[in-house]
Amino acid sequence: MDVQPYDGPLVRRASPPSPLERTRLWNCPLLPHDERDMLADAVMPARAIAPNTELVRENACPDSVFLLVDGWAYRYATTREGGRQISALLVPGDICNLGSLMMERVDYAVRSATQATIAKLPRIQAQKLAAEYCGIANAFAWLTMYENVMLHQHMLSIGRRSAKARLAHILCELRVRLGADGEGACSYSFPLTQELLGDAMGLTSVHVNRMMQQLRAAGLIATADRIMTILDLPGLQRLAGFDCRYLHPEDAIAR
Amino acid sequence: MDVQPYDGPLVRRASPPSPLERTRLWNCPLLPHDERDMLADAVMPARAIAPNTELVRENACPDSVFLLVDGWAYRYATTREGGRQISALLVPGDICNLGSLMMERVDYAVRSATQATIAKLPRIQAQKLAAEYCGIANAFAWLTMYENVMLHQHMLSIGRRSAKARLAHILCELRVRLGADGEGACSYSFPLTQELLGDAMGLTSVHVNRMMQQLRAAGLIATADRIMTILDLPGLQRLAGFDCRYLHPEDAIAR
DNA sequence: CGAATATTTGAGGCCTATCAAAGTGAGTGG
DNA sequence: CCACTCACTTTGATAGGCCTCAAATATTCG
Repeated sequence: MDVQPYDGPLVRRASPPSPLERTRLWNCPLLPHDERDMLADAVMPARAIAPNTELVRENACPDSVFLLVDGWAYRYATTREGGRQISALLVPGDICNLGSLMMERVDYAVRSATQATIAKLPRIQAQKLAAEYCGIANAFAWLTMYENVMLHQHMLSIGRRSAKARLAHILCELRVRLGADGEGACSYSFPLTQELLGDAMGLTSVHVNRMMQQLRAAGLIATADRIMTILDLPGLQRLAGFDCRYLHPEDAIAR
Repeated sequence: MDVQPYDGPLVRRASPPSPLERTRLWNCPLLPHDERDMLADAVMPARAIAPNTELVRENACPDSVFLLVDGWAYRYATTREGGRQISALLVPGDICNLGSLMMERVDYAVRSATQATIAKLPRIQAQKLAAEYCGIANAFAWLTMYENVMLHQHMLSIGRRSAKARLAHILCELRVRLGADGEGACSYSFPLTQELLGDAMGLTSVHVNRMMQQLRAAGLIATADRIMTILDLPGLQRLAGFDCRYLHPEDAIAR
């Protein structure tokens, strides 16, 4: 993930940059800059997290919202029989448990997939700010609606796409979310195990492995050293039925 | 659906009651009564809708949010190949397209399943109110988070539950959402076709039919005249792995 | 009553799961 | 630097859940 050079007006805080800047929230058009900065001030300093640590337990009542500054994580729920469904893969800039902002109990858990760095936004403070500043409250609503869009698409994949298309779709999505743009071949860091991928797509790891081999054999992707490279983006997108528009709600904010 | 007798303080509007009263929004603890009433005033009178009419087209830009006052509807998305995934079944009191409040384009469609009555909340007005009154903005955020919870659970079903458990789960959920409470046997109006059910659960209608027969054969449910009756609620819930807590975020609002 | 829609039944096959084991690679400690 | 372990990937064989296609039956509605 490259950080875009900052060429806007100078912000009032000098250093270090708030973890909030890495977040979609930072660019929410509904959030005036002064309110944004107040929110940024409420964010605690980021700290490092080991891989595979549980940030939020299922049915727990976390007193903070976690911002994923670096590394990968995922949100999941489990059935009583032990089946695990990952509802969202989280990459740098994502918010782990937005629901904790207003729900006492969240019905999902959050876990780091890699070493990660996390910043906390204490719930009480966020709520206070949202109660006083409409821009902040609207920004939270907007962020949650964005998450809903992602959940819709994810559900469409799980419910109605073949395993191969599902895999292709998630790879296309991650390319965009990680900012690995470019028309031709492109690659991005990809630290997920095939078991995690399977849990994200409602498949077994064995089947993920086989589908991945098919994508490789078709010359669509290549993997090496935890790097995913997309060799044939149009082909992969065609196979996936991928339409990137759902990932760009910023372009489409209703005013 | 029975309407609960109203025994709270008198509202200032005399008649008719606002469609908003049927909505979860009405009881949102974050929404002060005066702001709530302003929102209610912005709602247009309800009007009747024929079955199977498209309220929101996929990728469209509706200028209103639709409140489902009566009847059933559903939200869905389609793959390029024509597969349809219903992401949410909508019953009286639900909001059809909350995302339209802030997203110019929504990536799903909404369609009525039965004859329905719908009230419109013009987007512009809702946005103006949300920009001025924090309670309203927070209420929208809260509603969206509630939808988020529902989507998570639905995805868990589709991804990780067997067809039979999926069906059982959705029947348990609808019982609660329709207010068909009671410990023992209970029944509720159930106008959905098996094809719709299949699209909601990522199954074919044929398989829904077969699973439904198994539930009937096991003495768990009975159907007649578009009425669903649950004969053995504990048994159905056990089969489904159903835990109703996710449906009651009101009890668990973070303050 | 007739047409359209929805449910039910049957046969056959594919996609994905399951179970098990071998291969690979990274990290650890001697 | 080399065994050793652990986690992950890969491979194979088999089974089963769910789909597909097709047709018969039941139900709704004009």
